[in-house]
Amino acid sequence: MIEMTSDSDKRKAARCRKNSPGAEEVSSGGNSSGGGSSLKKGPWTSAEDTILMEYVTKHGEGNWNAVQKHSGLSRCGKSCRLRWANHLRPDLKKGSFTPEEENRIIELHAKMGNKWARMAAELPGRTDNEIKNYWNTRIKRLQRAGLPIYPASVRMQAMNDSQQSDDMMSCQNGDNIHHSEASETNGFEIPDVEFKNLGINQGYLNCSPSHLLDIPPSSLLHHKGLSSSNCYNNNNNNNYMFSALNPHKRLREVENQFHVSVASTSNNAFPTFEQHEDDPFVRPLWSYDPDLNVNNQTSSIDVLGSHAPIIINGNNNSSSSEPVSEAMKLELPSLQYSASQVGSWATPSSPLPSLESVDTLIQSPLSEHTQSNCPSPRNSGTLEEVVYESKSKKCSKYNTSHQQMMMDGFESSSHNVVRETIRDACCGEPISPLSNSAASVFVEFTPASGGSSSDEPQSAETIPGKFDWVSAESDEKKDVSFENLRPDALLDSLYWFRQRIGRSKDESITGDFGALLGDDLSYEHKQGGALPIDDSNQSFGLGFSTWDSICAFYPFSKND
DNA sequence: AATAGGATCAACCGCTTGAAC
DNA sequence: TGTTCAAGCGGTTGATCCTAT
Repeated sequence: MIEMTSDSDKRKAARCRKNSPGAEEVSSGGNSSGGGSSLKKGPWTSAEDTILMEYVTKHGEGNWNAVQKHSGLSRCGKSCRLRWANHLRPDLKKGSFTPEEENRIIELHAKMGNKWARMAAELPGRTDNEIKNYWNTRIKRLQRAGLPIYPASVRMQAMNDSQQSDDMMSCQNGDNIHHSEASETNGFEIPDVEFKNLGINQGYLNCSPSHLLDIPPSSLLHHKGLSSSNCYNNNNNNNYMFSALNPHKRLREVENQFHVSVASTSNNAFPTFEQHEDDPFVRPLWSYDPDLNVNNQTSSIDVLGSHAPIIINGNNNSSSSEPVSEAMKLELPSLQYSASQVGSWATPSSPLPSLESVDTLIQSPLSEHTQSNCPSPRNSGTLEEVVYESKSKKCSKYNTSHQQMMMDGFESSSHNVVRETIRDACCGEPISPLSNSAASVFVEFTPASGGSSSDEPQSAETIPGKFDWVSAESDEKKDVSFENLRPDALLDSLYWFRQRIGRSKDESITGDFGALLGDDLSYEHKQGGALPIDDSNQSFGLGFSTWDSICAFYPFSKND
């Protein structure tokens, strides 16, 4: 018989009793599923459980559709299988998850995403349904609390794993590479991808496919000049790594960035390769669809070659992206933004979305445009995809704003180089620990030292490492709302920023906060807006609540 | 004590995969 | 090679429980 070892079982039993006027009523007419026969639906009764258990004990698992016939159960085979697998199997562990199991689930989810069955295989006695339910509730809880889905240790581990994967992948060459195998080896769920028809690219990239594969899409596009001379002759080392990111999304990213590159083409926009050298998350993973419309590709090629300032289709489906989207038949992530949302961010008047709004956006349906212009991972929910999605958001925002910039005829070459550099550092950024916030903060900024155009406002300070807050897209500064950043995100962003500028983690953070926040504030102050910096309270313009939250998250004092 | 809202969990649905034919 | 079917999987739903007010 079934041993009621957990509260949930007891509850379930009670529920079953409640729902079943007669415990022996195995086939009630009330709920019936299709197929013409009256198959019972709803909660299982203990009598049904008994029948099923006896049947399975006698005949073994499998052939579930025969259960109904031979046992008299009015349940479809599917239902029987599920009942057995989730509740009646003798090897099932009852009760709630132990802390060890919980940790394991988090770890596995970081690697596998929503592969509940695979996760269940790693957790003896646990079912996919159990794990799925646990995870979903946990996610909800964390989202409500505004906490990261994955603990820092898992994030770091994932990064390390991914780095190792990159190193491994970067050693590969060849024309047709199946990333899936390699990626599977590190436990990341990457769908099969075949790099076919890479030859198509060779013509205009003037790079071998293997080269192509070693090129981060972001760089490729950014420097499209892609004039052969730029095609990684210079520093064309093997620092570029393969991405463990879903190749589908990479294709989209490439596609997307082709557009960007078109818009941002500048004759002297040199690649800033070093930006990627240590970026574990800037790894190209080129997926090429064999059915891709060559003509469309060619048109992209032409565009690239001509440096023609093609404005990427913003609201319509661009011809170059459409075929890709169709051919790939991609699963689109839920976490993308509508064109209007993206567009609105590009406007100086629009502050960056708060995390709360991001949460909201995550729930938002995709616009067609966004789908076609964004790299699109499967929505499997792996840690990397979480990271990726945040990147794609940044890129989307950048792309849109960049398009706007083109339309505005704003194309200062030197500024462009800087902008490209910054974008590389941000858009193709390795995950700042919480990349979504880190780059959302930094992607907007152009180093003052790089700007030479007289019509560009210069920061009072041009010290390397200090950034003014001139947006790349316009001469206006962004209204970056730090108040809307989670404290941990903000701090992660800061550390990321410090790392980018070569600042040791042990050095004082206050100056960097000043760089990050002070200039912004001083700017706003100039605009008659925000508060001046107040070093005395070490808040740097942050709301006290925000700062206090940071301190709660991180074990250093405000006076650090 | 009543109740509203959130949490939990079991079960279902639709889709995909793979084997058999 | 195409079709059919069983099994598996992941997402979603709905019933119940729990808890705060």
